[in-house]
Amino acid sequence: MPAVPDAPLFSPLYRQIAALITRSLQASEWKPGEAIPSELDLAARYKVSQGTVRKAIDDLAAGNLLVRRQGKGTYVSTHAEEQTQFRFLRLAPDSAPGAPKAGEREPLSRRFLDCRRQRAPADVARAIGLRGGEAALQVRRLLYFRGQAVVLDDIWLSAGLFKGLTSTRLSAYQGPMYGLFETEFGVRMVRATEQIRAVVADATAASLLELAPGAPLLSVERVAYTYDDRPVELRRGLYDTRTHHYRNELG
Amino acid sequence: MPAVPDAPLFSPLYRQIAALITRSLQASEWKPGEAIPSELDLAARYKVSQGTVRKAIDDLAAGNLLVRRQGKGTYVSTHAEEQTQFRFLRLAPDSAPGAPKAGEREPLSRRFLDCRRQRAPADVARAIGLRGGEAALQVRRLLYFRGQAVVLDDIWLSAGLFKGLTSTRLSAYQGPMYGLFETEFGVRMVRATEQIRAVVADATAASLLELAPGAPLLSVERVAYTYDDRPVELRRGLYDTRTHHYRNELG
DNA sequence: ACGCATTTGTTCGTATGTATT
DNA sequence: TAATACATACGAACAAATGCG
Repeated sequence: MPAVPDAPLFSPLYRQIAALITRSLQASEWKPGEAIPSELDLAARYKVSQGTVRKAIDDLAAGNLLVRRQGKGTYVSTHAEEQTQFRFLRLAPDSAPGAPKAGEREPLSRRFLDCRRQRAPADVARAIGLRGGEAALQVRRLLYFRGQAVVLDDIWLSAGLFKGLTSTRLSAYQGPMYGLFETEFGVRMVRATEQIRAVVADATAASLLELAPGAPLLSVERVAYTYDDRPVELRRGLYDTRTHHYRNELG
Repeated sequence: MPAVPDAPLFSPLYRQIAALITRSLQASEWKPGEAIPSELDLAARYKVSQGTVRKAIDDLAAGNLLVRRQGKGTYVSTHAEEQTQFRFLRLAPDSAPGAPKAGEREPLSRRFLDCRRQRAPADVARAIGLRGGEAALQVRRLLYFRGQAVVLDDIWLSAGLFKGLTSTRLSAYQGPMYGLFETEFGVRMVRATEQIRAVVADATAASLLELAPGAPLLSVERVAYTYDDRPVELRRGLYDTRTHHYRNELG
């Protein structure tokens, strides 16, 4: 009987190929938005059949690392472009008579409150794997839907990975924040987990989101991971859910 | 140029097979928890290759309609058994020193407050597709973790589909509610969507969940669908998130 | 304890269809 | 139209997991 019950002693070929492709992604051999080599090319490169490469790519596409486009090629997923926004943001406007039509997404704007080097509290440091005393960046920002502030984000990043990130630079970049991280810092967010709670607005949140202190808010605490499952961002969001809601699909 | 941009004019063979299998599931030819015929049997039945059946099953397994088990067979998904609970419930205890070990799930108990025939409000009727004036059932219940009430659910069902459902019957059934629906009423929940908001406790909720009126609560509004994407349940849950949180994974 | 049959999982190969440029 | 890329479909062989005799 093995000491570890569920330790795979080997892995099938297509998983090994998937791992090799992931390593190339991590090493930026192919950058977000670019096409990777064709299945036949990869099959030749790794000396396996096209079918095996196909299954490896299927896995990576299922994990949203790659996107297949028939007739064109297979592309590295990106947060930039991404139809001007969204991928991890699950907040949607409540359906209402005067609301946006089906399929369309509501325009979104942002305002950065500050971005400063800051000592990370112990829980934050633990969450994003900062080794003792390593510096952190704290970013605070507001998101607006139709001119109304709806989200207040408090974001923590490793200062080492995002050297030179400033409020100015954040404001200048058009498009989603994770797009900036990709193109400017080579850090790609691949997956995230969120913990959601109901809380009450403190004085700061109330004033920034223009609601009464003590009003209920959705607290969304996100840890975002990059390729090797390494946590690189902790984000604490407060969502005003009077006219919007967090949408989730259960399979 | 086609009038409808994304209308598939045909569907590949494996999708047609998947549709046929889904119809058999819907017709209860194979019941939840049971095994469906082997890939080779299905291939013979539909006069296609094993690979085509395999791809059809892959699709259905990805949608959680079926579960594959190597060496044994392919099984119809079920909410019964399901390691004594859970599948759609995303509430988890905050990790704490004295908390349950990794992998284990906290034991859960329930108490049904009532189950009565009730005229459904217009919005409820619309959500679960009740045709004008059709009768509805309203169920209210509490969920307890470690003896503490944490969830108050207000559930609406079509009375026609769940003829004979009573509080007694609900209490008598051990295991998840959707398991009862499956085995006793032949209604299988396949997927669901949830809208999450932060609200404040009214007097009723406060008293039942043992917290102060005005305390923040997570409002989770779920619409659950059966095979043909027909909505059959509307569930409004209020979650106390002082010691638990709603957990979500972003891909 | 062993081997065997069954079932899904992996891998290869080949041919053809569909989408894009 | 032609070339290229992914998508579908078939067939075959062997591996791994399971359960039974």
